[in-house]
Amino acid sequence: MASFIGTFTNRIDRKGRVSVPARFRAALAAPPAAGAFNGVVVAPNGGLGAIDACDRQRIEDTIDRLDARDGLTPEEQQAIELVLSDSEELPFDGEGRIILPERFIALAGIGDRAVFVGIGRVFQIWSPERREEWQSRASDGPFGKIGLKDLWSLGAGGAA
Amino acid sequence: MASFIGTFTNRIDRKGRVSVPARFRAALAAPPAAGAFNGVVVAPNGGLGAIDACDRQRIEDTIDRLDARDGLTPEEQQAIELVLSDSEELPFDGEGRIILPERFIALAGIGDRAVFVGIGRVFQIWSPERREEWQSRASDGPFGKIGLKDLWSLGAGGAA
DNA sequence: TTGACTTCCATAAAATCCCATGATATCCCA
DNA sequence: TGGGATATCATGGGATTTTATGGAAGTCAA
Repeated sequence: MASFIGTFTNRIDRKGRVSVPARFRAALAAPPAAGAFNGVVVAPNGGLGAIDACDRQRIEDTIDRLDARDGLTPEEQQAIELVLSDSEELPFDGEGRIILPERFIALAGIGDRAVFVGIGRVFQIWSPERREEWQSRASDGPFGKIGLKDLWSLGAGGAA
Repeated sequence: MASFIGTFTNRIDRKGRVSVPARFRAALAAPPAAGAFNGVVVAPNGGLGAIDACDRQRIEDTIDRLDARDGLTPEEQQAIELVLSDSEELPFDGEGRIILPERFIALAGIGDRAVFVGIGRVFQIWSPERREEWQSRASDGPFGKIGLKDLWSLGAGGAA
């Protein structure tokens, strides 16, 4: 399954195109299967003022669960439908770039630079300013100073 | 299997024609196999005041299940038959447009614009006003603010 | 013929493809 | 291990194709 870590900043050209970091593209593992969608799926993250993104397969899996109901309450089904309807497929051009629709640009307050932030199964796209702000704020939080060796102690009763 | 995500608004011309979004058309994967129906199947969604739509293949699969009974109660079989009887096949013209029958226009309160909303295996057709209303109402619900990365935690014992 | 559909053609805007280039990063081999 | 040869990446611009949309012409039935 695709996973994303690290932060990369790329430039948005005057036609609105941005390169998705090569690492992320590789993680997407786009199979050149004929007919398969080659690109990413994005959704607004209103709370953060940023853009969430993942690979098409993750959406496909969600749709399968939705189609089978799979233990979902009607409220949850509706929530999923709402997310799907608010998402958008952004195909890669030959160079691995996407073009961010205007509404996403506006939501995220993006200018001519986009910050790609890998956070596991999904990655996010931020404006540089907002990302910096968010990051410094998060560093001040209770878990703001943990490191790689502390990861395993988190959760499931682990000590802080 | 065909899947639909995203929201697209298209104009209805004076002859009643609307373009089905190209993405959706591609998802339908209409095989130019001779004799195969090239278009979409629509059904009224009375509860929402909108139109449900899917590809012909999904109907075909449903008919197969109905034909085999496939664990369906008599009531469920009847319900399926009812939906089938109320559905309609809308063929594409050369440019990928369909013509919405009057009863659907009326049901959905559609004027000169139609909103195509992908929600997984099916998509819906709304009037812009109703869609907006519905969306803002849904966003206020208990799961109204979830995003892409939350999808996985829903259902089957996942935490809210 | 009238009216309801279809098929066919036209167009502007937008999206996509294709090629080029400098800067890194990677590889390879003595 | 050094460093030149090679490949990859981010970026840019122009040419081409697709899309959504509109209207005209053609078809068919009553």
